Amino acid sequence: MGISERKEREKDEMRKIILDAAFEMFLTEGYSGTSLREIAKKIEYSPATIYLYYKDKDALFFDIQARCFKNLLAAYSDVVKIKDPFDRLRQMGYAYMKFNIDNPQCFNLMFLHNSPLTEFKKENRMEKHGNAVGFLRDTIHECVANNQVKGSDEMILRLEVWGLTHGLTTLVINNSYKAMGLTKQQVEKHIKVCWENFLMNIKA
Amino acid sequence: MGISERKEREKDEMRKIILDAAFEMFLTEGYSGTSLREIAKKIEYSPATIYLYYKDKDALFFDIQARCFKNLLAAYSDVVKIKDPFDRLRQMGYAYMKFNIDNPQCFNLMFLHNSPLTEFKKENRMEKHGNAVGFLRDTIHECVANNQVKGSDEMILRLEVWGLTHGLTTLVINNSYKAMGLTKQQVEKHIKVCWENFLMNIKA
DNA sequence: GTATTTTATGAACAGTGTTTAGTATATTTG
DNA sequence: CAAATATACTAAACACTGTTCATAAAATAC
Repeated sequence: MGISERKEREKDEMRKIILDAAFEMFLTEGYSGTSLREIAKKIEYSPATIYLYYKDKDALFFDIQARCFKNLLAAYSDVVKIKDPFDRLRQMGYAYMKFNIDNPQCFNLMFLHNSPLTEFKKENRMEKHGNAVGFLRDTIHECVANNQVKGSDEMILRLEVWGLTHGLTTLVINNSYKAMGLTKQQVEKHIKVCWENFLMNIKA
Repeated sequence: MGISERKEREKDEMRKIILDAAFEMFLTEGYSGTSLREIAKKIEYSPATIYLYYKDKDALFFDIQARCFKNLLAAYSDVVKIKDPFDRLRQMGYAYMKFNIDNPQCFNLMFLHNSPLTEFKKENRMEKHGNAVGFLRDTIHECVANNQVKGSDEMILRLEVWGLTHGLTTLVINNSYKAMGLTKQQVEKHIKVCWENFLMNIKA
C-alpha cells in the first residue's frame, strides 16, 4: 500500500502549500481581504483546485485559525518552564498580552472573526483552544493548592484572569485606548500595572 | 429658502429610511451578511440610490455603528441617576455587560468588526464612543475624590474596569466559556462574582 | 495496453460593492 | 406658461467574490 500512502502524503503537502500561502495573506489582509482566487494565483493553481483540498473557504480558515492557536501556544514555551505557579501565572498573562499585541491580525482571526461555524467546528475550535485553556487551568489549580492566592474558586479565578488579560489586549488592539487620550506606549505600560495590581489583589 | 430646507429634510428622511432598514439587517446578519442590494430591495429602491446618500458601504456602516453606541448609552439611562459614585460604578459594569450580552450583534458591530476605517473615521468613532468613556471617567474621578477606592491612579482604574468588563463580555459572546466546560447560565452568574470580587478588591 | 480512478482546470453561476450613462421629475429662469 | 437647468433615480455594466461542474490530462489498476 505504498502508493496510497504517498498519495496521502502528497495531499497533506498540497494542503500545506495552500495553507502557507493563505496564512500569510490572512495575516496581512484579514479574512474578507483574502480571496481564494488570489491564493490560487500565488501558488500557481486554478481556484477550483483548492476545493479538492478544502471544502470551502471556512474549512481553510479553520486550519488558519488552528495555526494561530498553535503560534499562541508556542509563545508560552518559556513560561511552561517556570516552576513557581504564581510566577508562572504572572508570566502567562504577560505572554498572552504580548503575543496578541504583537500579532493583532492573529488575534483578530482567533477571536474577533465570527465565521458561521458549524457546531462540529465550534467543538473542534474549542479543542484547539483547549490546550491554552488547560494550561491556565492547571496553573491556577497549583496556585490554589499552594495557597498562593486568596480565593479558592478556581473557575472564578480563571474567568478573572482570562477576562482581564483578554480585555486589556482588546483595548490595545482595537485602539479603544485612544478614546482615553493615551498613546500606545502609555497604554502598554498601563496594562502592565493593571496586571500587577490584579495579581497583588489576588495574592494570598 | 424653504425649498432647500425641505430638500435637506427629505435627504435626512431618506437617510433614516435606509438606516432603519440597514440597521435591522446588520443586527441580524452582520456586516458581510448584509448587502446593499438587499437593503435596496427592502426599501424598494435601486442599489445605486443608496450611493446618493452614502459614499459607500463603510459610510453607511459608520452610521450603523453610531446607532449601536447610542443604544449602549441609552442602556445607562437608569445608571446615571445613581448618586453614590461607587454604586454607580458597580451598576455601570452590570449595565455594560448586560447590554452587550443581550445584544451580541451590536457588540460585534461596535468592537469586533474592524472595517478599514480612515483616520478621520477613527477619530470620529472615538468621539461617539467618547460619551460612554467620559461617563466612566467622571464616575471613577468621583470615586477617587470620595476616597471610595484604594488606588488613586484614575487611568489605571479606568483600564482595569473597562478591561475586565469588556473581557468578561467577550468571553460570553464568543462562546469561549465553552472551552472551560461551562453553560451560559453558569458563566453569566460567574462573571457577576468576578465583577463583585474586583469591586471588593479596589474598594477603600 | 486498455480501463479506471485521480487530479486539475476553464467556464459558468450567482452573488457582491461600485460607477456611469441616461432618463424621468422637479425647480428655476426668461 | 415654456424653456433651461438642476435634482432624483435607475438600468446596465464593471470588476470582483465563493463555488460548482463538465471536461481534459495524468496516474494507477487490471
